[in-house]
Amino acid sequence: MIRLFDTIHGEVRELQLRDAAKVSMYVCGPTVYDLPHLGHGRFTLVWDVARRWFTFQGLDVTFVSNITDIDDNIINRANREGTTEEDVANTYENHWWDAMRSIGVARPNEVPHATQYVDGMVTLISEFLEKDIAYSCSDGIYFDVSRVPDYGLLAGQPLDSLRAGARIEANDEKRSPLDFALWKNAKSGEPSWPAPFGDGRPGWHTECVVMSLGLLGDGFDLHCGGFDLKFPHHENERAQAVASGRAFAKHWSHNGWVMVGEEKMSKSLGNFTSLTDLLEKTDARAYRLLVLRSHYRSPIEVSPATIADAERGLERLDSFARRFNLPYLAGDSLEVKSNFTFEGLSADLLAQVCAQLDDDLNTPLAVAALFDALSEANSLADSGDEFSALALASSVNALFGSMGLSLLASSDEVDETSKALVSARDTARSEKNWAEADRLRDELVNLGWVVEDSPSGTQIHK
RNA sequence: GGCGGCGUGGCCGAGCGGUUAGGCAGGGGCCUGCAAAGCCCCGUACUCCGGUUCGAAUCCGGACGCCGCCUCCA
Repeated sequence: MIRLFDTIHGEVRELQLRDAAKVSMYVCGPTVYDLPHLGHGRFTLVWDVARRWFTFQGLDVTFVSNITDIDDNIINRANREGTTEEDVANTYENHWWDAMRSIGVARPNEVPHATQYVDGMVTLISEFLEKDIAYSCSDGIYFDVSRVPDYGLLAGQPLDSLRAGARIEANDEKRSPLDFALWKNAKSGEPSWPAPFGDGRPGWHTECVVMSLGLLGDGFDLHCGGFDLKFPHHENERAQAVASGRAFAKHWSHNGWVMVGEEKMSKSLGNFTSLTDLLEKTDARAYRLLVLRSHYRSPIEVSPATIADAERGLERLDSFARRFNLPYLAGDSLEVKSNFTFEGLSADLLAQVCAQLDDDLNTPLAVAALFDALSEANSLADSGDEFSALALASSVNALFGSMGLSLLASSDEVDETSKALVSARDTARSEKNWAEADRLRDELVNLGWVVEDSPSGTQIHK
């Protein structure tokens, strides 16, 4: 039984699956007009972990995440750079997938692009116009939120109080300041699509409803995204589904944001760091470990200090992998490995991790249990019980792998020169020629190796 | 103004009424020719003020501080 915090009910509750053996989940993806930033990294990591965990549990997961490839920001950038919207979208979508590959986020089963679903959006908007749920203004078609009785469910506030807080805007044609654009009328120099109610392009909120329902069907299981998407984006998606009489997501889950200093990292504050920058100087697995070590609903601070902290934790894990020569598991592949088996895993450890991850994806506790098991495996090995130690170590490796974190024993080819130095040093040590042994170690260190002694002789790694 | 969240040891970060979170850093010890890795031990924390309780970091009330959403944002 998987339990997750549900935004609408404001509590952790059991994930009720439409089909007992399957999970259908939709995660709002990026608008591709700039490099992916740390916030994108966090939400993709969080939901990647959830997906991998569901898969590990034997559930058949359909994971859909969109690409918004038409939007004001894309148009602005294209104009600024004298290129086309398509070019901008393609360029940044490529950057997106590069970054996803780097942080080991598995590719969704489906990646709908907004521009491919315009027909469906036009149909939906026509339906709303006929029912007077939508109305026309001079700049586009708007959705009348008063037609949805429980509007405000995700915001956690009733319509009236939302209206009271709404900012004054220039468009006084709207029936309510909360009404949102379903369709923006064509302007010269902007891409547009034909529609019976006037050529134009879709509004952001319309895209996701059409794509999620289109690919996952009515009453799909889980809709996820960052906290800041609750309102208005998710509220408005839901409003449209409700207004069209269709059952929407049964469960809503939102991840916490990334903090920079004391503030949320956001576009309006301009304080975002690109994932690309981070990955240039950091082992991507450190970011995953950092994400796993805090709860997905809490804000996390991503700074050079917290990243460095995670990197040192990772060194310990890799050192563990080296000691037991553990295989590299989940990896950078965009496939979700579902071929882990429970067979051979330490039953105690498995039970602990299951209990923790099934309870609102409590990765910090799962990670703590794995670090405990790591110490235990080391102790067993120190005491000479290699067999038990290796079994436990393999379990630790598999369970980190189930969360998409791969321990890395070694990736370094040892060149002939270094091999000779290692062997010379072992000879010197066997002759108790410490001065020579130390000199050879220094030489290896100068070549960039970390040198460690083991019962079987000198071991080196980068 | 409305709504939501947070305040934990040097740092990060769990915790949902009583029992060791965990990581990183630091100190001591074991092991080791030395170093590294590993193992063991150690800090004994919970913003403040009241209250409930045999017992509160954990529940209730209040104060202070911080953050977010209500506008594009993951």
